[in-house]
Amino acid sequence: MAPTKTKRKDRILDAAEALFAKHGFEGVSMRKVAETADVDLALSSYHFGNKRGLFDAVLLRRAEVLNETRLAALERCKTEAGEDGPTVEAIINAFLEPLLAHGYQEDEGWRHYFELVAQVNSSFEWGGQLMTKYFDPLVRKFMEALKEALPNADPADLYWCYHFLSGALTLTFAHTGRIDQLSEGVAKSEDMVAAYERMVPFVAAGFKRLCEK
Amino acid sequence: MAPTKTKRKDRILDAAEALFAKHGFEGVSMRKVAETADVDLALSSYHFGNKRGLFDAVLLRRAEVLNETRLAALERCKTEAGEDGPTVEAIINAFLEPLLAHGYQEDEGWRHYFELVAQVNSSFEWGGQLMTKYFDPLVRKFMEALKEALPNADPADLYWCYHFLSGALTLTFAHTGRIDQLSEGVAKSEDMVAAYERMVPFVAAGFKRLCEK
DNA sequence: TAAAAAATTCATTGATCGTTGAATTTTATA
DNA sequence: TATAAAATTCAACGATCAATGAATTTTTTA
Repeated sequence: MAPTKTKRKDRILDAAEALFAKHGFEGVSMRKVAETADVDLALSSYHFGNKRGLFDAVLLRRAEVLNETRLAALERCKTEAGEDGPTVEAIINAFLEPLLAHGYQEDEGWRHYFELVAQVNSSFEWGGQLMTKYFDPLVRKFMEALKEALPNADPADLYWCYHFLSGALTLTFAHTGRIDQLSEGVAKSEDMVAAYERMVPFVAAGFKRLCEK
Repeated sequence: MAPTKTKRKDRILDAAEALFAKHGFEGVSMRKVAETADVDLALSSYHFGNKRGLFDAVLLRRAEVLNETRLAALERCKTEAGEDGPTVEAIINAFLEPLLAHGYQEDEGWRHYFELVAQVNSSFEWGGQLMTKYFDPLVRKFMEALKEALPNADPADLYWCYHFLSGALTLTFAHTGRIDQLSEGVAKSEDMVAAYERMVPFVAAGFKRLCEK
């Protein structure tokens, strides 16, 4: 039997996910992936075609799950709201809470995935194309809900507000340890609950300031 | 004389800055830097020791200028304020406005530098250490001013708010084109004035929501 | 202008890179 | 169980990588 029980294809994805998250696409070699996954070098190319195919497969695997979870959260917050529809806070919460649900538990796979997405999102080379590909259909649904909650908003304002949200979210899940050093331990980058509880009101206040009235 | 009038050392820094911004540290070869700068391969190692030394030199060069400009903006907003000290908006503005002053003009060197910083800030490998090294002494001065403007704030709240600001700022200056695609042209990632005018009130509203009262 | 120092070039080292064709083993099919 | 298909391994290709010691040119110093 194989070195461990899990399937080799999944082990490759897990290893690549962790390595890409820490070192980026160019900073990881196919050899290092194979070694970490305890698998022959040629196997990654066999399953995913080439290095870029492996990268895409890593991003796609959890994007599908995350998009479903987020969509369910949006639908639920809509049904729970009254006839006036959900508040800005409720919509932002539906966007962020699924991340916490996945990232809070000790599943380090999700943690690596979020670190990778954070890096991709801020990357000139990948940011525009890949984030659009994997997340924009869902984000557009959230934008629609926000437009209804903020009926007088200028569309450009709404998009910029979402962009700021995306940036704040991204950096928070990058887990760079920056806030730990800056705050000398007062704020901990590992404490996703603390981040989540503050991000929702912070972002909601920003949306309202720019898009209300 | 050399291929162009500018000094070779500066040409190397300019080329490395542009390339690192687009492709990251691992995505750039010393050979590509030399070729772009129109310089012999060995010259970069001679001037900067090794690839990592070149990377640090690129980051340091403009960090020193930016820190001075930001510090001056902070001092100015303090003197312009009355005895109660500057408002949250004024402090945030002093933090952001210098970026616009540098990035707005057609100096593509600064644009590349900001793209690079954005990538570094969200990188697990570099984010914690490098951002701390180059920016924390200055950021601490801004945090002090914010503490005075929000005297009842819990320190942890303040640090998280700054973290969200840092993320929003970072993504905006990464110029990934994401917002252009999501908004179908309604918002343009190149329009730094539009971003700046919205980021100040957005962030200030977030700070107040969490740290006031 | 002569000597010293700095800057630049040249040529090469050994290591690592992604990819691939062919051979082998394991699994699924009939 | 025989056969086809999928999965995995092996060995190697050519390309590119960062770094460096030695030689040469340019600039500075005295």
